[in-house]
Amino acid sequence: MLLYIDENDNRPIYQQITGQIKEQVSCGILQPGTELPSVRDLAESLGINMHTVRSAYLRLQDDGIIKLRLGRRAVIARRQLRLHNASMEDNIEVRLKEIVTDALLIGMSSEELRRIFKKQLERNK
Amino acid sequence: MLLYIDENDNRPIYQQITGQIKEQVSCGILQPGTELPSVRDLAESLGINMHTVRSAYLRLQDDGIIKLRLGRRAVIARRQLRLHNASMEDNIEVRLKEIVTDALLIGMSSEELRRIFKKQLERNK
Amino acid sequence: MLLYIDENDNRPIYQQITGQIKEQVSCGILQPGTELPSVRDLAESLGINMHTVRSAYLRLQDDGIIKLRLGRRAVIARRQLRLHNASMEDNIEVRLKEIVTDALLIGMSSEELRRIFKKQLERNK
Amino acid sequence: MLLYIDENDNRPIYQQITGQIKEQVSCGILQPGTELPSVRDLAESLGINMHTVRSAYLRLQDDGIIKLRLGRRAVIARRQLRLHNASMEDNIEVRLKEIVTDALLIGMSSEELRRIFKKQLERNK
DNA sequence: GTGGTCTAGACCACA
DNA sequence: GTGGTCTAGACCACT
Repeated sequence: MLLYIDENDNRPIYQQITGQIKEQVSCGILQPGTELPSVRDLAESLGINMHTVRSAYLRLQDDGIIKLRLGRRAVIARRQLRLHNASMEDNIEVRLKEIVTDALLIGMSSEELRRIFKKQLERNK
Repeated sequence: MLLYIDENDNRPIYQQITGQIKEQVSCGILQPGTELPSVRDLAESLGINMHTVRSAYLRLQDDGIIKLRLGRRAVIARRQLRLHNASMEDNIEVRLKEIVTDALLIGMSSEELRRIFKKQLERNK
Repeated sequence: MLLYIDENDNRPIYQQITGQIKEQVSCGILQPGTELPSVRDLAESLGINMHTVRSAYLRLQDDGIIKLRLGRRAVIARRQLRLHNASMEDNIEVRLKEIVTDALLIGMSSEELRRIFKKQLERNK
Repeated sequence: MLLYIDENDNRPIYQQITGQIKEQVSCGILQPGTELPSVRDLAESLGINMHTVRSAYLRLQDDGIIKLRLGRRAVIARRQLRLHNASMEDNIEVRLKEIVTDALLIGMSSEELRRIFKKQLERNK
């Protein structure tokens, strides 16, 4: 289980954790049934508070990525292809729109942006 | 000047405003020199607090999108192709990575995601 | 906004809060758009910690009952008839099965149970 | 003796066990005097910890459902119609209220809910 | 030992 | 003022 906190990343710590775990689930590094470290262990190894890790785990549970059960370790949930509804799709589109605009405004070329997008897309599965 | 607040958009209000203005600048609807509404007017027409609009304008100024001068209306700045440095590029890549992961995890197909990306890319410039 | 903590209730405090708010939403006392008390105010008036109230609000947000937005009060969400899927229906059935069994095992008659059920059903809307 | 653990059931494991046994007692599948599997055997066949099974048995004993004796197998107790007091009735009502509210909030119709309730009621006794 | 709940207090970001 | 994040530490319930 390879996780890290990037001090230069502006996002909250819990979001860095959920992001990395989602990524590893998405590209198959973490398979359904795999146990995650306990909140205490992960907190200690990352040098952060237990509750911050728990906050990350809670959100992953809300997103259906992991299963939490009292007294047991958190485990990666079996992938259930949740049908994405219109509001989820809108959310993706809005975020994508903003990032494309930002990239172009700082002078990034369409080709460069396209390359980065393709790279991320191919990394997953 | 067409701006709106989307209550279903989870992003902070100031970010919805900066996002829409950046978008209109990026795709040419707002040209350099164009005056923006006064803080007071925009706040009133959107039904939000003046501080929120002020905050949005300040951020746009920080990003070099608009120019603010005491006693004058905000105006769209001359588009200056700022060379994007490595850290900016990293930021774009990190955000893009997260969106791609989220999209795939909710079951969106690569084709669908590619289509949305292309659509956003073509809308600009 | 009438809420209370029942010391004799075994359920966690946050669940008593979510339960009461859900109930008031369900029977129309709380209408969409209504503002909830701030986490600090509600915590103080209930004599509990801010974080406990926040925990309740977070779960209500997850269930789509309220909308949380940074810097703004929590508000009752506009009711969107979320289609209940099979797993939600299973959840209701499992809980109902358990309670029926418990009631009969403590010697409650079917008629009495039916009466209580009917009473609760009629209370809502 | 048919028992199973449902990974999708969010309730604690001990509660799934007590629930299923109570249910079988309630509808007559398990008659007074019937022996339950040993703690060790049941734990092994369900793939769970012995402590968990032990915990379930202890609770069933507390509820007067089974009798435990050192060195002997647990047996189903003689069904004694314990008079239910007001606090027990309150407990049933509170739980029923919460289920009804949750069901209506996820958009389940009164008819559907009534059907499920009736189904559970008829299954017992 | 593991997650779940609660308290307490600090500081930040947004309106 | 209002919600959001993080830390810290206590105690409980379950495995």
